[in-house]
Amino acid sequence: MIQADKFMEEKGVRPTAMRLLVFRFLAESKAAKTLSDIENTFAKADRTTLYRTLKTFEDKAIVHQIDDGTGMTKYALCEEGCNCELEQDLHLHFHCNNCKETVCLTEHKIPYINLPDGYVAEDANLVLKGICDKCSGQ
Amino acid sequence: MIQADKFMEEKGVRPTAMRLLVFRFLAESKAAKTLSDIENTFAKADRTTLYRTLKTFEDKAIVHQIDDGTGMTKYALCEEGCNCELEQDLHLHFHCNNCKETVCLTEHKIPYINLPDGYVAEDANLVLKGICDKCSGQ
DNA sequence: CAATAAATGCACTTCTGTTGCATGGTTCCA
DNA sequence: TGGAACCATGCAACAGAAGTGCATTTATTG
Repeated sequence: MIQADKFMEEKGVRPTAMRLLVFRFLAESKAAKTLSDIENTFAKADRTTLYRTLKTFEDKAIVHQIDDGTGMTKYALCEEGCNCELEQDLHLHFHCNNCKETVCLTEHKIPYINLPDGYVAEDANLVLKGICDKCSGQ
Repeated sequence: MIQADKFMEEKGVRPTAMRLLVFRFLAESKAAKTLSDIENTFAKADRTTLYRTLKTFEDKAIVHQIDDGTGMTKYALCEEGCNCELEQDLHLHFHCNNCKETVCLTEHKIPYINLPDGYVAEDANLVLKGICDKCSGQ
């Protein structure tokens, strides 16, 4: 486990108490979390603060947003060397219909798609839905 | 162009004036439309009616929903023989970052993805983002 | 220590999606 | 044909998430 406060300073984010809590919470949870998830975990914290904390993290490439189709934006820590903005780093996400959790499948990149003439792809989002390893009992 | 009212009756939907308008609007527009789009097009119509019209269409497999990551649900007519609920019919969607329109690439199916052990895919959503054929000037 | 900048907390707004309920129009059968 | 039952429509209101403005507290720096 890396030193959270040092890591954040390297990324150009002041490691306040609240930010460290949010960072550690995301680091310990394998699945992506919504703003509400975090809000419920730290009941004393204000939603706006958490909202802006996540936004700051996103700007500094500490977390990335995930749109898994549930209608709620989720956040997950960027893996080491994750370049969310680069097309070659577009990993896919898996949403479990059973436990409702969404995880990054960092090793699984989105395959190249052959588009019709005139279409230029710059970005992609692929969400697979089904049963995750925990819920399939394997 | 098919007979809209006959088509709707075959699908088990009463072809009211409003429904025909919405159907024709979707049929004439190549891109997927949001509820707000339709609301603005038919200013006299009530939002709830349009909402339920789209829901009815969806239930009867006349339209399918698209989540292109813009945060607003979009709707597009199902192609002939489109079985939105079946995995083998999962076509992908393209969202243009320039004109902001989203289109179905019906011919382009989502490729098979090799998942880690224990993961079982039941559904998938793939949205490519970039520049569409109209905007790339080709 | 003072001045400045950043982070936090509260209130409020906006937007999309959604539901309840009353009303108006169709269909269908006695 | 009359009316009961059903369906579609319209109005109002609500819920949840996202986002903004502003005042206050906390941290940083000269």
